[in-house]
Amino acid sequence: MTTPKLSDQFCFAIYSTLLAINKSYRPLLEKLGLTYSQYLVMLVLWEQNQLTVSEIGEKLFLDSATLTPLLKRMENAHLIERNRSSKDERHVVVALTESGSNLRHQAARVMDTMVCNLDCPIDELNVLQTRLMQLRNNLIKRL
Amino acid sequence: MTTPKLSDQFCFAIYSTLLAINKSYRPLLEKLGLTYSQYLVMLVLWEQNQLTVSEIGEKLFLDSATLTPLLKRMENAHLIERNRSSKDERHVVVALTESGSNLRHQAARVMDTMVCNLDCPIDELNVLQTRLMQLRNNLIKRL
DNA sequence: AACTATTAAATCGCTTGCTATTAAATAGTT
DNA sequence: AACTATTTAATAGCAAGCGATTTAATAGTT
Repeated sequence: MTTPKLSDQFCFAIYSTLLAINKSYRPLLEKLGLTYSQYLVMLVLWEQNQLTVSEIGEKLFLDSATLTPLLKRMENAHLIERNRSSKDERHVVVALTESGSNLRHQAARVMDTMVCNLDCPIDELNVLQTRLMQLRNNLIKRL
Repeated sequence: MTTPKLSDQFCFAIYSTLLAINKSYRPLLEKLGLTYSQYLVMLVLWEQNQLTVSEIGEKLFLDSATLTPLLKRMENAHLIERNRSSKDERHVVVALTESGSNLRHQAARVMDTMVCNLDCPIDELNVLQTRLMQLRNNLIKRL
């Protein structure tokens, strides 16, 4: 009866693309012992070591309910350390371990492979990325 | 040391946009007693009733490990019925119930709200959608 | 007919992500 | 100083999503 509305098709395009992205990343990251979410945390920490849980959450749009168990798994895997801040004991500071820091070199190959798998000119990816971030911010504004 | 690569930023843009989409859909769909994934199943069934689990899976890029428990929850909520096909007992045919079918009218309002929340010209959404589907297909091709 | 291969769905064990709530520490106020 | 409000993590309980495996039905082969 009703024609499927564009928003649904658009949102589904994002949904299904992310499923494919995850499937594409999985075998690459498995070799590093990382999931995609954990990889995102590593990217953040490689850029700036020593961040609190909520600072990581702001960058990744996740909250402690998601991050705490995820970070504990990463701690168990000796990728990071978690320590209460002495200045403010409410904060937990997350820091890379030696091996977590070293993993950075192997990660470069993952990025290259993904660029290859996406098979899309960099310029276009740039444009898409900008548009997506705009949409993301629009949605967040209205929450 | 290494500069953060574009592909990661691009994939993260998709990832974080989907998080926002889910957060935006949640309160709207809650009123209909649906999650976003369940809503996608409903969209598929509203378009064509009576599909097997694997047919739904092909359309949504999901497999039975994800769909079976999801469909069971929808069955418990009396949105759908699941029945083994008599022609081939390996197939489970999923069909809308009366109330599942009727939910379609309320869903129209959800779509309108999402279009509003995205706050983006239709043309641009169209372009984005096409590009995303291309990328998705590229990734799937290389799996 | 019997045996093997394939197919469809379900199941197991795991990680992610969410809402709602709780616990503990700090900030702000009277 | 005592009391309240706010902030930060952590926790509980739930729904997805996935890889790997299992079960049952059908197809194909000898």
